[in-house]
Amino acid sequence: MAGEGDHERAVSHTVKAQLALRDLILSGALPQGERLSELSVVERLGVSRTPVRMALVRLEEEGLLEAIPSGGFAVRAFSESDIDDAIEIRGALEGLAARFAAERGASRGRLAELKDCLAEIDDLAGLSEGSEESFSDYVRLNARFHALLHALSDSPALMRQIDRACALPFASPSGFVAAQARLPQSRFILTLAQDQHHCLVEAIENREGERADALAREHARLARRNLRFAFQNQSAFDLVAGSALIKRRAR
Amino acid sequence: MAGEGDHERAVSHTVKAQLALRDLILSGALPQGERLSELSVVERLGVSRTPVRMALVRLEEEGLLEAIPSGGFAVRAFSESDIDDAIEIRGALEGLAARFAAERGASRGRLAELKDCLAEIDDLAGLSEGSEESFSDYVRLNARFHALLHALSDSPALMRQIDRACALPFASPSGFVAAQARLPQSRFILTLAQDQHHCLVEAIENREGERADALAREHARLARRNLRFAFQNQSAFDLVAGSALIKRRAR
DNA sequence: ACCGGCTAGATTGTATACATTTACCTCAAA
DNA sequence: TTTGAGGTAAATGTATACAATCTAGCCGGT
Repeated sequence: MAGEGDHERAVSHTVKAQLALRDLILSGALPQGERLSELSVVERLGVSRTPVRMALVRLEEEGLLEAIPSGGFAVRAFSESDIDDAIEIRGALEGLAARFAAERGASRGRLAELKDCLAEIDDLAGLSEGSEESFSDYVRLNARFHALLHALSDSPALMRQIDRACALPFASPSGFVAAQARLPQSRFILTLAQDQHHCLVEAIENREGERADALAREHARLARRNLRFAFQNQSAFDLVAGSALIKRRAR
Repeated sequence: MAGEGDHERAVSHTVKAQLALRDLILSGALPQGERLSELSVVERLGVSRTPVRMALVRLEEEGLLEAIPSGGFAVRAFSESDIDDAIEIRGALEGLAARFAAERGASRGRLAELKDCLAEIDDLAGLSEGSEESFSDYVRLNARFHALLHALSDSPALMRQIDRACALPFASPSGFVAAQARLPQSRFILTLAQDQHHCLVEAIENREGERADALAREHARLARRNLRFAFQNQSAFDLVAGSALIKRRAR
């Protein structure tokens, strides 16, 4: 289970370029809308054009870049409704995952893992009233909970689709959780989210497919509320990964 | 509106390689599970390694290939449950599209297009009782109906996600329609499908989001029935695009 | 006889040179 | 002044040479 201990050696230049370029895009360091020159990326990252091109293609599939008809790629921009839709799509897919888990029956062991994760979040939420550094633990555990939920569907096809939908940081279950820390409504949202987690597990355990689906969808919509609140707090908004890519209609 | 008249000239080698390779994969000409050598593809397609590599990466994202940890790609194989899940996923996404169209209100013009398409299918279904060559028209119109339905959601994010989900021929709305022609239950399924189309349009027009969602999901499940029937007719099964990639559990 | 390491071949990953297309700037004519 | 054509420069698309890695087969040891 400690399979994550892979050292960073022996990773291809393509992967390194992909990771570095993604960070550059999400940080807003690259101008959006206009063509992203390959050579400029080459001299920034220090690798040859070939792996850069590979990374560009993969980041296009990821959704961070869009292909220009005449060739090349440009950094995408995202509207508020783009993000809303992406969250709703995640809700639909996670809802299906929860339904699969409920109706087809989740394995004992995996359900226990999910409950453990749930209990850990309970502990975390109980002891500290707004402790700042504990929020990184919360972010980690929340991501873990959702990953376990996805796996509970026991459907490779669905997990693949969910992964692809969550590739955009705005659509990810962890997308707006980091920003939540700086929000005055933080405690409120955390309370709601964790209760939804509990109900979700209960629904799956009781094989209530429709209920699990509805809960997962509603749970995803909490991210929309987080987004709305974050729009009112600049310091919170800056914590959102890729916030530089979001263009609001009215400034 | 006649923007589809682009001649096939001026397409890059990458795209040509992608199309040719996809056909090779779907036709079953390439051994699945084992590594697909780049050089063998190069000498088959007559282009250099660079565009071949690009095509391989894109086909992996498409889902027809899987990356081998030690490098390279292999042709994927699909189980019956993979296909079932893919269809269910499409149902969930098309359901969301139908819901968006219903709840957010579809534009007059696009709804009219959808109704026109519907009427064309009605005409086709009415006149000929099992005419073989009319089925290609039906396949075309059915694809058009679904494309219009997707567009009716008016959500770029959702359309993108649906496109990606439908990249696999098994998951596409047209995936098993071609095979339907050879099925004894052909007429029966066509009747059901077209009625679902009608109800779907009605639900969208009446702004019945939940009903539209449920109908779209159930409509997708018709593809599963088509698949089951096709399993019993070899000549029908062979009409399914990529049938060579499907491995059944019990032979 | 079986297991382990080593060597040779093949294959992928990377870099770079070349070809082709695109975009922009200039200049001339209306 | 504006518009169009032409040319030049830069960027992408392609091919290929080179490097690093993996695979497989063989030999030697236990």
